[in-house]
Amino acid sequence: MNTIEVFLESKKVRPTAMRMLVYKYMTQSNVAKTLGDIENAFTKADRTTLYRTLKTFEEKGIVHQVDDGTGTIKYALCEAGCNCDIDRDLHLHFHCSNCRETICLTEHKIPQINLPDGYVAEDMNLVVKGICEHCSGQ
Amino acid sequence: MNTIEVFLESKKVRPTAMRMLVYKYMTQSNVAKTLGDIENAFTKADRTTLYRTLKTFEEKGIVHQVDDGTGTIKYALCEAGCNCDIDRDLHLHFHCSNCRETICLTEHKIPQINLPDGYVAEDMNLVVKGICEHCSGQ
DNA sequence: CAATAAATGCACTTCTATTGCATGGCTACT
DNA sequence: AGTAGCCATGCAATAGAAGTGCATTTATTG
Repeated sequence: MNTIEVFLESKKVRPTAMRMLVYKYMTQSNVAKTLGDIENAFTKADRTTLYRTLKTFEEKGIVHQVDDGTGTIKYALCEAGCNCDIDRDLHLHFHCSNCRETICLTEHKIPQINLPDGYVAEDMNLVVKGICEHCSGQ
Repeated sequence: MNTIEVFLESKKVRPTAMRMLVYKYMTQSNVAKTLGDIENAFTKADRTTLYRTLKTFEEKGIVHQVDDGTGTIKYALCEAGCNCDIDRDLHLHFHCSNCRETICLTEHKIPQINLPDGYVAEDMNLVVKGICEHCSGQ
């Protein structure tokens, strides 16, 4: 039993070979991935399987969706202990317009927002676009 | 010369009949509209024309895109004097998960965000999801 | 081992965004 | 006014991603 297997089981996800590979792939960078990215990384696997794997991961709190405004949904690992809880877990995402990658800035929580009366917040998404550390240092 | 015509010309957009209608339509609510919404409002117009009208408006600073996470792009009028300037013009958007409408909260600017060294911000997008004033008051 | 449930793979559909090309109308210039 | 050329419009087709239905394989449980 390797650690990935143990982890997936702790999340109530049956640790199939494919799921372990996808999870491992996600851990290898903090860059959010599209379904297409993952598809390219695992050419032997079917798109639908990967699609449903990500949906399952999302339901079980293993990954969260990132909508960075490019029009295609990306996925990134949740932090340890994350419940995607408003006020606590929501971090911001940075989209680099040069390398087109989207990075989770998990240390940077979304600041408190005051809404007008009558509005109830349940979730929020903050994406900052610009030039990332790597691309600006050139 | 009506005011819409004058306005469009001031933005260097030739005021065609179609463009004036679309602009007028946009002024009638502060709810962001998808291309599909506009298409339904003007059944006689071609989808492509509306699409390109919005693109033109966007380029000329008349509307801005709103990405509320529903997967379809929406458009909303820029405020008067808006340059979509970071630090000044960026307001937040509220997406109601009940009525599924997205509202520009133009009075609510996005708070100052601190980024790690090396990151340069050029634009940002903040969407709060939840229940809007109208839907929560029921 | 049989029965059942879950995961996978394939094909297809849907929805939106986007582009190419032909046509029509307006503008500007002579 | 006549004409060339640009810009706007409309139609048709494509692209790209998300999502669904169904058959098949794999795994689990008794």
